[in-house]
Amino acid sequence: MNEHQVRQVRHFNRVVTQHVGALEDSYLQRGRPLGQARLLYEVGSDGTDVRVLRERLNLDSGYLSRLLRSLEAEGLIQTEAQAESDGRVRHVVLTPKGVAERTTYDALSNKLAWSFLESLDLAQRDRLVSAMAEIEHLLRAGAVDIRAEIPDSAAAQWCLEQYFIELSARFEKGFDPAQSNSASIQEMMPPAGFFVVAWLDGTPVGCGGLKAGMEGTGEVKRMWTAPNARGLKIARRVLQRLEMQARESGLTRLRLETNRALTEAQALYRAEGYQEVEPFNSEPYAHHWFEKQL
Amino acid sequence: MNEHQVRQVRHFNRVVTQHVGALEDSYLQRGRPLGQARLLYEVGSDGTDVRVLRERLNLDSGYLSRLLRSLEAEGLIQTEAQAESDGRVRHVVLTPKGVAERTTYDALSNKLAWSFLESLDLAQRDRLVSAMAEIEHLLRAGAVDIRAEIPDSAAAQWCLEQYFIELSARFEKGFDPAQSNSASIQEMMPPAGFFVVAWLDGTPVGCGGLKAGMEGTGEVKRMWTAPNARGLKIARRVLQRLEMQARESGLTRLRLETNRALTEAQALYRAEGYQEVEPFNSEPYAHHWFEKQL
DNA sequence: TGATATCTCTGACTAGAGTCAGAGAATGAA
DNA sequence: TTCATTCTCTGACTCTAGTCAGAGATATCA
Repeated sequence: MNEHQVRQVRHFNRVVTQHVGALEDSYLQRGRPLGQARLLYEVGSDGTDVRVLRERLNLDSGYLSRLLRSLEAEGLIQTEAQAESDGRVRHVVLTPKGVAERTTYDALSNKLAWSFLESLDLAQRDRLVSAMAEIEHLLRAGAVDIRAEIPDSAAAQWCLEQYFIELSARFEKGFDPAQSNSASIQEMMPPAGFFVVAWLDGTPVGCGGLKAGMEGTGEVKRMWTAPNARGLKIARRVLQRLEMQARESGLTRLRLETNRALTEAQALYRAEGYQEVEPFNSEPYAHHWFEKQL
Repeated sequence: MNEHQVRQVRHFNRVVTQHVGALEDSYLQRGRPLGQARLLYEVGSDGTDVRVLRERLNLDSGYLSRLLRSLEAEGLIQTEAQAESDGRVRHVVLTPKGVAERTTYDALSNKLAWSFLESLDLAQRDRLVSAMAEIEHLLRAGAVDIRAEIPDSAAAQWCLEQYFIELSARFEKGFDPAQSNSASIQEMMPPAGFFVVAWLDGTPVGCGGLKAGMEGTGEVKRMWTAPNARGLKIARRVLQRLEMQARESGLTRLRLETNRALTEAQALYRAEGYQEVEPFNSEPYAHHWFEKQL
C-alpha cells in the first residue's frame, strides 16, 4: 500500500466531493427536497413504472409512495394504472409542468458542470476533460472483480455463449464448438480444472478456463472479454488468476492455442511471457500455439 | 459551452460521487452518526478550541455543543477550560479511547482510498494518481476569481507588500519602491487606472495594475502571483483582464518593463504578444522593456 | 464600574430521509 | 377456487442534522 498514492486519492476525494457537493445546493435552490428532485429526474420524460423507480433508487415502497404523492400534489407528475398490463403496478408520467421542472434541473446540472470549465482556457479544459475520462476508465477497471465460478453457472454459461458468438463472427470460416478441441464443464471444474468469471457492476464481463493435463501441463481455454469492457485489462487479470491457480495446483507449464484473427489475444500472451511453439495439438481453428513455464 | 465536455464532467461527477459515497457508508459502520465522526476527526490528536471547531466546520454553537456532549458521553473526548487563557473558550482533547477511534477512522479512509488502487496494476495506479493530481490542479485553477479592486484595499495592499518583499529577495541589488518609477494608488485607480486582485478560496493570490499614460498608451504594473498559487495561469488571466480594461478605456498600446531576474514574467509577456523594445523610461530596476499594440 | 460583547451551553423546535407493519387490490400457482 | 404473493399505499415511528432563542459566565471597552 503506497502511502503517497493513498494520500493523493484521499485528498482528491475530499476536493472533488467539495466541488460536486455544490450540485446538491443548486438542486435545493428550487425549494424542493433532494429526494423529490432526484425522483422527478429519474421518472424521465417517458414515464416509468413505480416498481422500476423503487428498484432503481432503492427506496422503501412507503417512502416512495409518499414522495410521489408530494410531486403529484405539486402537479408535476401523474400516476395511473396502465390499461392492458398488471393492474397492481402504477405508471408515473411527468405533466407538462413536470417536464419543465425536470428541464430546469437538467440546466442546473449543466450549469454546475460548466462552472468547472468556465474559467479555464481551452487547453486546460481539454486536459480536465481527458483526466476525468481517464479516471472514470480506471475506476471502472478497478471495479472489475474476478471470481472463481463453476463453468455451468448461469454467468459462466452466458460468457461462453457470447464467446462462441464472437468466434463465429471473427473467424474466417465461422466457429463450431463441436469441431474444436474439448473444454467441457467437467474439464474446467475442480478438481480437474478451474474457471473464473470477471464481474463489473453485477454483470459478467469476461471469463477464462484452465484445464489440467498430463505431466504438469495445463491448458488455458475460453479467454473472453465483453466488448463493452475492453481496455480494462480484464483478460490480463483473468490470465494471471488462472496462472496463480495453476501454480497452486502444482502445474509447471501452461499451453494455449489461438486463431490468427484474435490479434489482441496474441499480443496479450506474448506480453505475459508466452512463447510461440510448434503445434502441440490438432485444433482445427488454431494458427498459433503458445507455451509458458510457470 | 461545449456540450461534449459538459456531458463528460456530469458523468464524471456522477461516477465519482458514487465511488466516494462509499466513504460515508464505511464511516457509518462504526455505528456513530457522520456529524460526530467528522467532529472527532477534526478535533485532531493535539486538541482544539471549541470556537475553532465551530468556525472550521461551520456549525451552530448549540449543535456543536450537543455533538461534543455525545462524544464526551462515549468517553472519546474531554473538554476543559484551559488555564492561562480566555476563560470562556473551552479546549477539547481526545482521550486515549478517542485517539484510538480516530485512528480507526483514519484507517477506514485509507482502506477506501486503497480500494481505488488495489486491483489496478502499477502502471494504472500511476496513471490514476496523476490524473487525480491533474484534476485537483485544474479545479484549483478554475476556482481562481479575478476581481477589480481599489489598490488601497486590504487585499491589494497585502499583495503589493508581498510583491515588494519578493522583488527585494529576487533582484540582485534588492528593491526599494522609492527608487522605482511610480505606480501610486491614485494612478492605478479609476479613472486614471485600474487594479485587479486574484482570489482563491477567500484569500488573495495575485494582482496587477494598469496605469493610463499619454497618447493612448497604458502601463502594466505590479504583476504578482503568490508562490503557492503558481502554475495556475493566474498572471496570464490578470494580464488579459488588464488588457480588456485597457481596450475599454480606449487605450491602443500597452507598455511594461521588467527585471532580468523575473524570467517567467518575460516568458509570459512574450507569449501574450508583447515585443521587446528600446527602453522607454529610466526605471532603474528594469532590464527589458516590452510593448503591445491592442 | 457599568455596559456590551463573546463564548458555551440548554431547551424547544423543524425538516428531511427513511423504516416498519400492515391493509387492500390484483395476480399467479396449485 | 383458494391461497400465497406482489404491488402500492397509509399510518406511526425513528434518527440525523440543523435552527433559534436565550441564559450564565467571562472578557473588554469607555
